[in-house]
Amino acid sequence: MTKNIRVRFAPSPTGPLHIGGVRTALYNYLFAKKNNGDFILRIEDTDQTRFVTGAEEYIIESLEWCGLKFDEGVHISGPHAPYRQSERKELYKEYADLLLAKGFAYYAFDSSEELETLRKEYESKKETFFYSSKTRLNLNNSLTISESEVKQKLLSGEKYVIRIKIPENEQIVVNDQIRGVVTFDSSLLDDKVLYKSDGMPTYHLANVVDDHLMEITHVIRGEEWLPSAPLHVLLYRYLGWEKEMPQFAHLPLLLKPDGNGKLSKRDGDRLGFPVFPLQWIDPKTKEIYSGYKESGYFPEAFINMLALLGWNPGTEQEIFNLQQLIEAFTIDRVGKSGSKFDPEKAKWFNHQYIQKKDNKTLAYLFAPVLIEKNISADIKYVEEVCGLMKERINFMSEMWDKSAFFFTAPSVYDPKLIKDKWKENSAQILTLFSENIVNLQNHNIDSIDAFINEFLTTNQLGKGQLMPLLRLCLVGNSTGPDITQIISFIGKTESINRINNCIQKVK
RNA sequence: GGCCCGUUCGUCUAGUCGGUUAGGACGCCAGGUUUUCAUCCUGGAAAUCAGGGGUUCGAGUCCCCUACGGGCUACCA
Repeated sequence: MTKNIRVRFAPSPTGPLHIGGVRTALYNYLFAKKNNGDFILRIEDTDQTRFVTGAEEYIIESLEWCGLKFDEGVHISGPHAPYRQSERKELYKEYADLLLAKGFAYYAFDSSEELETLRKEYESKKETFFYSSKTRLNLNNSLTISESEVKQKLLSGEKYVIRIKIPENEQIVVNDQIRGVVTFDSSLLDDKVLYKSDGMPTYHLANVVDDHLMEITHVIRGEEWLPSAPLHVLLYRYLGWEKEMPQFAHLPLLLKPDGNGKLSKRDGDRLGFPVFPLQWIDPKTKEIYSGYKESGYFPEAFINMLALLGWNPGTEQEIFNLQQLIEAFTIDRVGKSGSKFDPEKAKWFNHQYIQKKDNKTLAYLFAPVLIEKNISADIKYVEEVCGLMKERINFMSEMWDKSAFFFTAPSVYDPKLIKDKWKENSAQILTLFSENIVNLQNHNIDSIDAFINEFLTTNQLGKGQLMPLLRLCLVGNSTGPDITQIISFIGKTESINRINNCIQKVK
């Protein structure tokens, strides 16, 4: 019997989650659900100095909006609670002590200032300072001072950190699900701090301890963690957990659309697209960063777009709902190289999803806008308008601009359209038309069609002589659905009014 | 600087066992349909597979080197 698959998404609450983070969460989720496993939200808040108010709530709300449901986590608890590392604080010391006892770690008493000075010194010699096997014996730690001195320092409450004792000349192998075997030379690793002087573990210790305790089977995280993966492997080994060590998968990064480099929070508004799922207002600076939700993206479209950024199904299918993504997803189809985010394609995805929505749903989304504009309209009418207009928009926010003429007469007339289509006899044709349409009995499309054809024949006119003019009168510009369609929607009385109005204004 | 990862049309990518006219999608352009816009349909431009060496009858696919890009290099995650 194989172990139940368990994955975690483990952000630190240092700010809003950007789309790279959402994608990491998404891949974790898809992998878990594909394998009937659990998806866990753990908050990595071991650095109190970087805590940002509202960030945790933001993360939870964002993933909820995306439709990614957790099985366990800070917000819903679970068998391994608590899920916030600051609340698990006591737990980590025990493991740090265990490493100490086994001789895989040591106390270090060097102050940050002292280390900083050393770093500067090395830098001036064009070298890099490392706390490692090469330097540790010249520094202030439990390897260089006597046991009794160490005891005394600890007793007197002197600040200390606990560092891992990285072995010399060992090849550490990380077997990555995406990149294959990656080998590191331990001599190039430094003696990373595992336990900080403030009594908190660092990420390295905490994530290994928690992943083990929470029985995580697969660690799927960003590529920025690959360099510290050998350290984590070592920790599993030293803690005696190597046999149950999770599988690693390091995801490629999301790159900014212009130039190179990892996508950052400022790129979005700089380039005119959101980098955050939800709008974020910086609690300190009050700066506003736009979100996908507020920009009118459907969560399904957003998720679909994100899923295909770095992963592909190997088929030509591009439109996937969450369930289909779950079914299609496999880690081995995740690419190795970073992807640039393409705002244009993101729009296209949203367009696709608008087409799939039924008119009722769209009308429901559109209704608040109409209320705001003081328009009262029958809901059935709004539904039909939405049905007619949806193929012309990418976002619901465009609906009003493109369909206002269904609810209110145009107030401006496109000068270019007038210039191109308004002729000597235009007013005359329109007047004649409006006089005739009074007799129209039926507002269905066929009747209107028949009426128009008859009108054109009896007056020996071509379509081109009438239709563009009608469009000018009824819409105000050269966009929108079929004229017949529009007349049937707004009715003959309104059409006549608009025609007369237009003649007055244009001639 | 050191270590690690990466590199196929502008962008996302297919290509997993070496033999393809290197395929698709977005975007772009042209044509068709329509009274207009959008949709839709058809077609087009667009990758010397980063470059150079090998191995091989044959390399986008395997090996090496170089270049470029990125990540990491904190008592941050």
